[in-house]
Amino acid sequence: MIALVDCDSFYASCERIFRPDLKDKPVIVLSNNDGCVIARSREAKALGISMGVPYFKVREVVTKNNVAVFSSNYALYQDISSRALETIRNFCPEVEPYSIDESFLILDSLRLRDEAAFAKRLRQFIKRSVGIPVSVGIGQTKTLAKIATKIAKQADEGIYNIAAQEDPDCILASMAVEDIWGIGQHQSKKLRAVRIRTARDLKYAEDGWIKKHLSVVGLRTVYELRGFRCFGFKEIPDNRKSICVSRSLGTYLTNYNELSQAVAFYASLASEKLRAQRSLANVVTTYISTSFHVPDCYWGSKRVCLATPKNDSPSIVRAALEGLRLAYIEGKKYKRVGVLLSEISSCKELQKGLFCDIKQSKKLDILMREIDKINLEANKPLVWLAAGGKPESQKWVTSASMRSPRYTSYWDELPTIKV
DNA sequence: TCTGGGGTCCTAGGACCC
DNA sequence: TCTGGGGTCCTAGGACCC
Repeated sequence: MIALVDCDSFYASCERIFRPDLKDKPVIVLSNNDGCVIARSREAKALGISMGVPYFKVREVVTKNNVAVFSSNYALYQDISSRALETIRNFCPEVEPYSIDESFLILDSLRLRDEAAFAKRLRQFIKRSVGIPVSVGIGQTKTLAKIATKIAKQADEGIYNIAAQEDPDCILASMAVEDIWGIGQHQSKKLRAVRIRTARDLKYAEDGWIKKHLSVVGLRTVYELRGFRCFGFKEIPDNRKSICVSRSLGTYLTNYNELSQAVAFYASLASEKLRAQRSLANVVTTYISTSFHVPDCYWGSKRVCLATPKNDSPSIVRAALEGLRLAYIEGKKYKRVGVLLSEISSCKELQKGLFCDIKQSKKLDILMREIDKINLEANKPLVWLAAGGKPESQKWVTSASMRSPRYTSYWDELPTIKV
């Protein structure tokens, strides 16, 4: 059996840990640049604030109902996520972290007599030790566990085992086809056109038709609904095959020099992520675009291949700036920039190029490692490339005016407690 | 005025080869 | 009028996820 542990309104719940006064109050968390709503507490959902809605569209509802608003605080959420995962691992040896707020557990080896009782204990323990509420869904496959979790979220006890039901088909019949994991807007439209409207309909759909219209991906979902495991299980996630750092800019940029600072800054962040997973990239792609929400949006991207795979900031930044030079068109008001690293390989697999200066590259390696160490220990960039500009001149940095303190990862942001 | 960010996998189609 | 067949590799784009 597979269980899915899913944190309830994760980001909002993280904010509540340190703000107990917000218990039972509406809370929302905004995306980067305070653009969209990306997390809502149950109370905020009840006010009709939908997922992904631009903040400015709900400002009135927010003010009227005294909704607590937070800019996103990823340092905090990541830390809470790690604590929750650690707790889960104490309960079950086979755990696959799926996203920042979800983990799959294989329960088979635990030989449980009562899976629901196990889920209940786990749920209570996470709430007590980490401070966040979770829901647990149980089923024979990941897809069924996902469905069970959706039902668990509605249930008071926050637990649901679809495999323990007398008539699971009856449950599937109550689940709309677009609510199934892996069936998005596009596919559900196709399915509805041929009267496949519920998870039950999909379970008994004809294999040939599904393969033809939804590809093997859709067919796997159908098999999972039938109880056959088609999606693998990974306890240790693979290294990323691509690494992307992209941002909406806090302000419009037309000036090439300012734009190049932003590109250099984000390219440098991307190379840091690359080094963190001990990898090298062969291709650097730079993206720039004007606002998506005005007519004649310009979107330019250029790929630059490196002579040999690299992960040091100077090389990555240099390539990203070369991409920018090729993608840049004068006179446009740019609102987004991004740097994508691809064709990623492990440091171990590096083949030295014919003209590669090994001594020089080793020196650079040590330098990068030291810089990363300093920045990691300080938990903020203390050392960075001049090409990224000085912090005080980075007017393009995204705004996060309502960010809560990073309680668990910055000593100087711990609240003062008067005794 | 203000509209997120970071991933994965699959397919179709073109280029190229023998 | 009829214009091979089968394979690989690469890329762009679509669809999906949280």
